[in-house]
Amino acid sequence: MQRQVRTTPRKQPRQARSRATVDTVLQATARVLVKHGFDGLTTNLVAESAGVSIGSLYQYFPNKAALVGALVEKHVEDIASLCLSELARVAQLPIAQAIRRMIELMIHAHAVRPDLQRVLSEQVPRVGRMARLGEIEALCQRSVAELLVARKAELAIEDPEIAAFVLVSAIEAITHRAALFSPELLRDPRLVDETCAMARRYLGVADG
Amino acid sequence: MQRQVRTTPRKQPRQARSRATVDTVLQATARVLVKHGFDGLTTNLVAESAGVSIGSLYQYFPNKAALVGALVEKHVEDIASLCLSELARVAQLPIAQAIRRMIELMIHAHAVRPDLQRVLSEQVPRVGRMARLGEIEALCQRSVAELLVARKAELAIEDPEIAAFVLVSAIEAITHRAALFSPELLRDPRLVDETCAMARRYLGVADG
Amino acid sequence: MQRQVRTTPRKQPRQARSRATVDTVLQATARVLVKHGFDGLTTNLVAESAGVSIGSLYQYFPNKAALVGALVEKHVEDIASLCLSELARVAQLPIAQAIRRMIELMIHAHAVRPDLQRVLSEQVPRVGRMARLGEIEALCQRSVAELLVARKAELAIEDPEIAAFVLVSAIEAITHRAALFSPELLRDPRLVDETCAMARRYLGVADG
Amino acid sequence: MQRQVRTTPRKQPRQARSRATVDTVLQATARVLVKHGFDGLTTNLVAESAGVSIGSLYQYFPNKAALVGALVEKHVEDIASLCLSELARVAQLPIAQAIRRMIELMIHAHAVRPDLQRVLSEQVPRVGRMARLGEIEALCQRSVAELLVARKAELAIEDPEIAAFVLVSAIEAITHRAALFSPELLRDPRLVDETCAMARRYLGVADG
DNA sequence: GATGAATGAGTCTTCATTCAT
DNA sequence: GATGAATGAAGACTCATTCAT
Repeated sequence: MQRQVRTTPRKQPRQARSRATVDTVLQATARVLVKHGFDGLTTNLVAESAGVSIGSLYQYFPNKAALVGALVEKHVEDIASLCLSELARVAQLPIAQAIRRMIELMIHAHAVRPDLQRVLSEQVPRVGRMARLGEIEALCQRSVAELLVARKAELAIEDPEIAAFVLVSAIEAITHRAALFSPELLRDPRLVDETCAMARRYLGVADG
Repeated sequence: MQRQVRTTPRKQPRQARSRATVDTVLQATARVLVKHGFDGLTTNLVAESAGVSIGSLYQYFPNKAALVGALVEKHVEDIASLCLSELARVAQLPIAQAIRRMIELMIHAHAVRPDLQRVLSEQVPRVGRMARLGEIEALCQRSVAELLVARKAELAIEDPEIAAFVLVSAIEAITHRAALFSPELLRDPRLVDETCAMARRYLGVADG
Repeated sequence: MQRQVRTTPRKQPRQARSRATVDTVLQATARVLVKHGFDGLTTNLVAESAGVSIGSLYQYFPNKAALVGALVEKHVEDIASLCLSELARVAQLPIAQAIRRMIELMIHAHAVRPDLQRVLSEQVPRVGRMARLGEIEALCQRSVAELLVARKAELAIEDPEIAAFVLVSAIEAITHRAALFSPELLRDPRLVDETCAMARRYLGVADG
Repeated sequence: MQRQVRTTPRKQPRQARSRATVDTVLQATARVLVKHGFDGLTTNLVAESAGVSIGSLYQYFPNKAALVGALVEKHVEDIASLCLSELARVAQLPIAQAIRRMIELMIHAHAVRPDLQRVLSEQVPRVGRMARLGEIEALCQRSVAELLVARKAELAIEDPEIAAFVLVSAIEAITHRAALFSPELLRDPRLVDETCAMARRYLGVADG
């Protein structure tokens, strides 16, 4: 596919100043990405937009892919850890409530900066972070599957593995497509309600 | 975002010879896209892979965007017309059967050339001609919504509009993610079964 | 300077039809030159504008330089022969009248299609016709010098050679620059009057 | 005619190093222009001839037109300021002397770098930045006209505007054509003498 | 560490010209 | 002779990346 090069950050910033620079650069990357798209993003533009010399940028990111990659990774991991921790937190709740909490989390998470969301999710494949993304999604799916297994007695499904796949896919897609095609839907309570209804009915859970 | 340029084909091939060239070039475009990804696609590479001079390529496609655009258009319209015609064909069937037919169609459609499918939907920027992808999706969703409205009496949903959004998103994501992360799932009958179950239960339709 | 290639027409058209094609093409060349400038002129554009296939164009002109060259040459030679014959015709007139006749000729000749005039005269050097142009101008200057020599007794000049140079240069520049910078001047009788005054006084000839 | 693009320099060189680069590049542009003509000038050739990478060239000149434009501008402004300042300086002199000073200036100015002079005035299309040539000429003509108006009492002309046009055109053409067709004439005192005679007699001024 | 000038491989694209039909 | 599809050398220009200061 693409000739792969190292896309991991070159070194960990030790000092506060360095960490600040990295942040500034990542924010500029996000800004440029939203404004100019992936193809319009140049390292020089990012550096300029960050108010940092191009040399400094390369001090922290070995190449363009690493730059965008770091942004993607951060974003994806933020959301994933959000999901995983919430998943742990709702494990003991009545299932209908657990479902609602998870779906609300997903949708609200995507309601923040939907423009960035969008450009990021569209460009992941191009910066070669699919593998990492797959791992993270697998992790989430795994956790959901475990939860389904644990509560199998209460559910009307046969194969928790595939059910988890279906659920995670559906919920993720609903949030993504909403962010992509009609961001205002993200704030419409009916979207949450309908998504919950879908999940509940699929799992054979009574309305909580 | 990006400054738009004409992306429509440059001239219609008149002679048989030139129609063949256009075809060859489009096939090469698909091949290169799959092999090198969108960012690795160069017009020279496509021309070479097509066994055609770069000049000939530009005789018919005014620029790179038009080249990929033509491929996208063809592909997207193939799938869309498949969906829309099947949608029309199943409109009178018992709902459970209609659902199964549509889901099977989607999944099987994605089982054909999943590699091209993937690179097209993931890497090609949604710009210019490629924005049609979104339009087409909207069209499909619209048709589904109409079908839901027409059969509302049989269904347990309140808002057909949002229900259509939920369904289309979910089904599309399930097929995409399957093609992406576990292609073998596409041939696993359980995937179809579970997806149908999800849709049926969500709509409150008895198993057909 | 420029790698020179043959710029003479490839063959003389034998049949009327061929001659017509050549004419059509030359007219199209003029049209394109005026509309798009020399840098915007392409052989394909000329062919299209002439309603002739590119292949046919190359039947008569071996390359682009020959194409524009033919136009330039024709134009220059038309004017030169106009001048030379008029020069012969006015040789016996009172000098003041002869001067006026020549100047009127030059100015009126340039009032026809000043746009073409302009683009042509600007592009001569770029199609490598300077040598030929020089010859032609030398011929005119030569004739003027002879006339000055023949009537030296009536004139207040010492060196007819240099006087011819001065006169020819001045008159030519006045017409060219008028065509170039203020074409409306070409129709202003004061321009003729003043130019005649200049020539007469320079030569020490009383107003006729 | 031609679609205009920005032809102003891209960025101001800050460090001494870059100012040197700009200079080197401009000198190379002149060299290439003289050696290969306008149509043979390529940005790569200029960069190579300057011993600078093509990237550096584009760091300072956004495109080919800007490159040549900068050279033209510099050259044209040099000559214009020369003319205008001399014009101011001779304004109070006896007219015959003023005329001689101006004509000598013109002729000597053209004797410096006649090769560059020539290629610039003959081959560089009068487009964009190059149109300034025309403006500058208009400016000179304007100044001459003012001078003629101021001293009208001493002169035998009726319309100073047109007289200025006639004079400027004639003098310019004499120098140009001399440089073009017989450079040795530029050093022949008779050329200056005859040109002065022409101007003096035309204006009705006694020999100074 | 920071800076930003310099680099040059790599792209897109044009257009004069050829030649099979 | 005419046609126009095909050719490909050539050229403008970009931008990730390096490195001297």
